[in-house]
Amino acid sequence: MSNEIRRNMALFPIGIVMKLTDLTARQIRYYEQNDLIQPARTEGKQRLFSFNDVDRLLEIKELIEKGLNIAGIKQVFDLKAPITMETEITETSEKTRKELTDKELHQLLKQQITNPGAFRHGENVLLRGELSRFFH
Amino acid sequence: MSNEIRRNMALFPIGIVMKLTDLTARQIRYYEQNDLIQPARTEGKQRLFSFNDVDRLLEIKELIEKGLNIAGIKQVFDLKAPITMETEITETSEKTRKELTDKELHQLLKQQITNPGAFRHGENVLLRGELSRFFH
DNA sequence: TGTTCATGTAAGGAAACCTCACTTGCCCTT
DNA sequence: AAGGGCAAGTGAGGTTTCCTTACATGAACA
Repeated sequence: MSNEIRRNMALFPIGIVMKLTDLTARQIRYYEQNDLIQPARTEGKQRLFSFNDVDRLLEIKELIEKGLNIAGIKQVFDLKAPITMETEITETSEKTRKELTDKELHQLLKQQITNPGAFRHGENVLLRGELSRFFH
Repeated sequence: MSNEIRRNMALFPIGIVMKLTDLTARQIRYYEQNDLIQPARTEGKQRLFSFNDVDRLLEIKELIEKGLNIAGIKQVFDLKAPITMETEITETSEKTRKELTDKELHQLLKQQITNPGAFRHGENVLLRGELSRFFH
């Protein structure tokens, strides 16, 4: 839940994603253009990628290496989606992602932090401490 | 171990860190200037922050809010360091961080990914799959 | 009142990113 | 052999984000 929020936080600029995935900027933009990913944007329209985006790009890369074309990859993702069970929920959270991430997520984080003590030691702390839990 | 690598990966530009911590760029740079953090840099000298850096900035913020000044915060960190046990190891890994992160970490990641199959299903996969494990 | 500390703010420049358009290499098909 | 489509490279021109440096401000305090 807040797990999903974390995975969907828009955090990385394209330069970092290039290094993490070893894809070129051209490729990443091309995949976006073909609807394989939908990274968030800053106000200035620069792309911001989440962990999920990076994960997906790595999947795309593998499939490309296996010789699939864009249409094939799209097909694979369409087939994989239902497997995660309860497609509706997945779709819902995808919507949540697109609407929440860009506008309110950082705000949410801010509130939790700038409201000192209010969430300390609680289940809802997204950063500080939770951050440690980002890594098992 | 590779856990520590992940926590120390230089990933975020200052803009993101501002949102995550609700600190101003001025503050973040000032804390760096006073040696409270040592973010990595891109070749073009732009700051890149790791999870550990963000975590530390949040600690700094808390202490600032409690009324500590820079010297006090420095003191707190000096006192906290030995508690993590085996200071030497901590120092070593700090060195590892500074030297590894900037130069070789992404390279390391690249290799593991561009060498398809070699690390699949192994313990050493840092991304794809491991990425999911970033979140417990 | 003057000093120090933490931060704000402004200027000028550089890095990183953006879109658009054209090109290239490869694989097909005719 | 020619033509077409796909995935990606490359270049131009512009915008956004970040950099350092320097000066300003407000609070605390000697």
